[in-house]
Amino acid sequence: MATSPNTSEHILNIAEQLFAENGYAGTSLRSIIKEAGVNLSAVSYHFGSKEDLYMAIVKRVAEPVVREEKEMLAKCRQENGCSSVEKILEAFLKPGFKVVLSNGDRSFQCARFMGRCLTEPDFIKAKIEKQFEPGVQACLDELQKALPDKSRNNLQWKLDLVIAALLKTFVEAKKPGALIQDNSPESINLVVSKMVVFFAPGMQF
Amino acid sequence: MATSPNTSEHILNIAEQLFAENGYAGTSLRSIIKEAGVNLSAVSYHFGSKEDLYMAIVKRVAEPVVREEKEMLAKCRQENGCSSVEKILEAFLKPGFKVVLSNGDRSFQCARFMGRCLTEPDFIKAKIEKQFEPGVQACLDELQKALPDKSRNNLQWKLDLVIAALLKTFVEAKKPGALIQDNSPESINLVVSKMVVFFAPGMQF
DNA sequence: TCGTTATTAAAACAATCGTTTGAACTATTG
DNA sequence: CAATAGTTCAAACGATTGTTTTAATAACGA
Repeated sequence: MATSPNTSEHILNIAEQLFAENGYAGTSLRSIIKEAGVNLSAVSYHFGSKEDLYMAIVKRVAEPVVREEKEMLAKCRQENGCSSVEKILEAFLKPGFKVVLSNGDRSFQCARFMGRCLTEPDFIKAKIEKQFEPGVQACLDELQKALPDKSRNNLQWKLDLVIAALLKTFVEAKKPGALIQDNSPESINLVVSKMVVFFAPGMQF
Repeated sequence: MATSPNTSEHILNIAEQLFAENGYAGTSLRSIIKEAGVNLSAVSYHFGSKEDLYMAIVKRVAEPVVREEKEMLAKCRQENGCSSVEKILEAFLKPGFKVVLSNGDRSFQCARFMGRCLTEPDFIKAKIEKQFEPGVQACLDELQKALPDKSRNNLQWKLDLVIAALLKTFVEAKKPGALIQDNSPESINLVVSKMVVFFAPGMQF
């Protein structure tokens, strides 16, 4: 409430928090506008429908994440003719942590939102996945080059497991025992390297 | 509807399917009783509340899974004095697949339910986790013996990632490109061994 | 200042939510 | 057969849902 001078961003922030905690169906518009201290019509006026509001939050985080994923994967490729699996995983995993955890006080609610949004019911999950897909495809392309003897299907389910673990890490952020405890750059680098070391061997078994 | 002679089991089966698709908050009791062709009061009569119904489904799948997890982990320990990480992972992962996929026509809806139930909002996830916890703790104990130089915390977050990947595999069951495509014992063994090979190296890095 | 647009406010919409009630029906037991 | 317990039924409870409508206020360029 200290931040967010304009109504629409304020709604986005509060809604992100509640959606992160209770999911799409478990969060009512009235609980959002009550917490945000705005009128119910503000949601329809600024966003349209409940689903539009939800997707606006998704896009706000997905766009910079995907942009940076593609950027880092491209850089990773042009530096080395053929990138190592470790470098590819790092280029794919780090943008999520960097973008999500660069939101100050909102960092961890943003992490939980992103972690939970991909486990929403299918009708909305399909729209969510479309927002993140370009980054996933770019990563798959790089992995295919680094591991040409592996089938696309093989790389696909392996990367799916990595993503599932990544999102679990987001959901658990800052909870006792979780990997993510703070959003400093050093901490991010440490967590990313841990996950890379954890997954890289299995990717190329 | 061919199966389930008694009302209460029929409700459990239909509810499991709808909860698996739309989550707890996204599934109304009226959609359940409409699909099941029973009266609304049947839910209150047989189960109490919506939450009680949900937890009844959780327990129906969690109990045999946890029982078999503990059984296989115990057997795995007494056979070898100190089990290998591979054996432990297999003993932990296989029960889930075996129990969930032994439900005939309901196998894949049961898999999706179990995969999605642990990503429900916190107030109900806490109760769900309590049902599965004994199996997780038993696995952690075995891993600790096999890897005495690793801290409990280290094993904890690694196993968390494995579980996240396991549940993702459940949710995606039978969808195109997914690891799980049928519920034959051979297929289960294959999938489990794939996951063991994928995760075992990272566990002991 | 006026007129226009952008934004917020209050109220109502029909629909659906989980839960409860009390009567009706069925099965079981003595 | 009579009586009790087990189960199902339609109906209603008050509360809450997302969305829409209409009016009031604020902001801004002419």
